[in-house]
Amino acid sequence: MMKIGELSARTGVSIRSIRYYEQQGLLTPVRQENGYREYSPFAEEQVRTIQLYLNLGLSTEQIAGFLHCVLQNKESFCKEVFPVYRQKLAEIEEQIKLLQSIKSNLEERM
Amino acid sequence: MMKIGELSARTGVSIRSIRYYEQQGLLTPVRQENGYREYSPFAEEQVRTIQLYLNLGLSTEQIAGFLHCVLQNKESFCKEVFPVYRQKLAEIEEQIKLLQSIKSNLEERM
DNA sequence: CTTGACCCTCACATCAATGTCAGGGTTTAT
DNA sequence: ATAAACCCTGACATTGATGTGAGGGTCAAG
Repeated sequence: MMKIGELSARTGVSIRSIRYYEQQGLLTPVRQENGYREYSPFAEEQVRTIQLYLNLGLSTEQIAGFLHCVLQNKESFCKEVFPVYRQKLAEIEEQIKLLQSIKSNLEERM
Repeated sequence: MMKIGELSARTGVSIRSIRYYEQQGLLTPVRQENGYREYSPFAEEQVRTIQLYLNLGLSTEQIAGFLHCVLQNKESFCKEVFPVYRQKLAEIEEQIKLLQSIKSNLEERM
């Protein structure tokens, strides 16, 4: 069992962010008598997993929708994941298109 | 000479935005005795020009740096424009790269 | 003179994850 | 017992263009 400082040090994620993930329902540490958060060793992987999905551009809300499942199964077994991926892919493709059209526009002007 | 409502109607840009552009130094209407903003007919082109650059992803601050020049000359004569374009292009290319790497990552996971 | 359509300023809200204080309690080592 | 190093909550700030609302002045047509 570890306290928030250690979890932060182990994962490289700020204490502020770890508390925020909890507020968003992504982490649920137990509380000691003194009010301190207490994390199981497993929380380290959990935080890394959260970071992985944030780096894919997903929101904490989206992650909350399937985190529970992917922590227990392989991602490919969690059917909640794929609609999110599909939507994110569509957003990204649209964004790339927009950026490319702006890019062409800028290049013409140069 | 026209008031802000007419300028808004002619350009399709909200009154709120027109006031904001003024606050950012992009428009400088004269004031009537009653405090109303009064725009020359030329302001219409000016607002459209501002929109054009905003749609290229430039900030009002960047636009402020060269708007005066491009309103009086052809864009290609305003040397202040090109560093901004170059920087924006670099940002866009980096952004596209990032999105494409996320996209590949997502596609692998599907 | 009144009503409706304008105009004004000021200021808060948006979005989302994170930084950063303030003010205060706890624990650990000396 | 004290100091350093933790931990807690709550709250404001960031970013940038725009929406929205309050509270109030102006003007034109009836």
